[in-house]
Amino acid sequence: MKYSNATNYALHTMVYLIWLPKSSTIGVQELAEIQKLSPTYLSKILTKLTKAGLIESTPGAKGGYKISKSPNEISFLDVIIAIEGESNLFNCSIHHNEGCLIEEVMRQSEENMKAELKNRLLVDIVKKMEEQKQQKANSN
Amino acid sequence: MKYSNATNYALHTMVYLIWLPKSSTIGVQELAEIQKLSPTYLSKILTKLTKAGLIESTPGAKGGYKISKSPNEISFLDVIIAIEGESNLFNCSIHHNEGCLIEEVMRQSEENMKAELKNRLLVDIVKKMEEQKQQKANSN
DNA sequence: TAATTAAAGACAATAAGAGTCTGTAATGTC
DNA sequence: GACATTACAGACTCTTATTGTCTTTAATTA
Ligand code: SF4
Ligand code: SF4
Repeated sequence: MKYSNATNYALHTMVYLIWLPKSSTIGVQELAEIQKLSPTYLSKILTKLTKAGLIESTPGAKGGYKISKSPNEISFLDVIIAIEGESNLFNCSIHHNEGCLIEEVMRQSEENMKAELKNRLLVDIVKKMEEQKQQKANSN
Repeated sequence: MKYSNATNYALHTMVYLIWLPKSSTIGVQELAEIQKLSPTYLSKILTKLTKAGLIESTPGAKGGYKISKSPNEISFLDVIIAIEGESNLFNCSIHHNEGCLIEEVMRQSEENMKAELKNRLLVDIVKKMEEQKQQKANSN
């Protein structure tokens, strides 16, 4: 059981997009260069993020991607659900019992993870990165 | 990202083994019958549980499996790690940064899930199942 | 109109999971 | 000791999901 690589790429891309000046857009080829991966593959990931409403895309010349909603509303969980989907981690399709005790534990533990992911905003990562950069600059 | 079916089978098997009278052993063919799956496949899962030290196996006639340590020491997390391994859910092999902020969030959220899984004991599931059975019997 | 860019979908390659089969080693029974 | 029983190991196949590429289409700007 692992997160897909796509989730990793998506998180990095989202952090980068939030870090960008709000009005500017950026194309997939440039984003792919930064992360050193194929533009066509990244394109699929970006399409998922677009459909989830996390970013906006404009086709055509001078088009590209940018953050859609306010960065204060975008959590880690939003990105992960956009990529991984929202089905449960534990598969109970075998013989579903009402109020099964095993399922309850698995579901609860998953909720604990998701609660943390929902609390953490991507924009806080960007802010902290800026702070680190600032401190480094000051210490010179 | 999903738990493997093997984890589901392992949890059910462990609950059953804990529910059994402590001294008795049970063979893989019988366990497989209960869960309606192939004995050879279940055997692989049981071997993993054995190597993790959760159950004991004795080969030969009248052999089989039984719980090894005290049920009070067996958590959901123990079973899950025995099957899924203990590597992290989030894959940072791409370009590992020291003290990366993204990784920290992913790691922390995973810890939250595992903390819950570590707190929950399989034996409590068995106890609650017995209670439910008791209540049902009383209401008749 | 022409250039640019995202989106869609078909397709191939890879990896992981699920499951089967066969043979071997250990243990108890006679 | 011979035999039946059982766990264990490993090779093997099948299926599924992920990863990634390629081609075509649609929208937008200049
Ligand atoms: S955990 Fe419970 S609900 Fe899920 S497959 Fe097992 S018995 Fe059914
Ligand atoms: S999350 Fe951080 S450590 Fe992990 S791959 Fe990205 S930059 Fe590297």
